Amino acid sequence: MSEPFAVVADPTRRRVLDLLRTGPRTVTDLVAALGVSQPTVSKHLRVLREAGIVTVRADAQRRWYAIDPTPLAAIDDWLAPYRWMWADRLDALGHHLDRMEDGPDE
Amino acid sequence: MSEPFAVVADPTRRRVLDLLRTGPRTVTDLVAALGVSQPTVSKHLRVLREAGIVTVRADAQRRWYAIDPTPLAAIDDWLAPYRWMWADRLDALGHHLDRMEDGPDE
DNA sequence: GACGTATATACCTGGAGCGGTATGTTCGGG
DNA sequence: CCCGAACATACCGCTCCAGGTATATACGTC
Repeated sequence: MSEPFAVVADPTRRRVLDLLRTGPRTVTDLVAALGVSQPTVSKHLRVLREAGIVTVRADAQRRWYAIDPTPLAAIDDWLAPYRWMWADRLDALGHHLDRMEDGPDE
Repeated sequence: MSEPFAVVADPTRRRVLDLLRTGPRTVTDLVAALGVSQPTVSKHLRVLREAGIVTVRADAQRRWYAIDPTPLAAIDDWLAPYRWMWADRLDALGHHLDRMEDGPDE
């Protein structure tokens, strides 16, 4: 289970997760949606699976992949201390806009 | 300004940002804190700078690096749709614990 | 049991990136 | 004006990784 950061750093894997957000999908389905080769998709799914971000359910030959967002919380946790920083910036912007509304060209 | 995801994927760069969170620092300071070579730190700072995540202020030979967390919002934005997913899981856990408290062995 | 479907794995290749050493550049101090 | 401190850049070597093609494996169907 490698670093969630490195796993999500890849754009294709983010696209996979975005697709899975609407519900479980098979590999063939993902291949069609992504426009890359089937082995490439399988390897990305392997990485996601070993990171614990997706789970598999076997159904005959088909494998239904689904999201388990739990490991993504690690990213969120790391991001947390920074969130209030740009929140403050947005607050400052908001106050600035408030002042603008009070009198843009005073 | 490359992808914030790829920039933050590197552990050393995350350590740099964590160090800068307490306030601006010079390159030499970061080198001592990180335990890697000075050129390596300079290159990481370059990546962070080109991504817009840090800013520099020149002071004679010294360069004071500071955080600009704005680009990190992109990561937060991507993460947003997933956040409620594990929040739901936590809610479910909470409700489960509530039921446990009501009567664990009812 | 032969065949097609669905998926995984093995192997290869090109490119990107991190780390280091060596060197340039800028600036202040004596 | 020379020297050292602070930082950036050039270059190199190594590893990792994403993508592909070829192939193995499992399963349902007929």
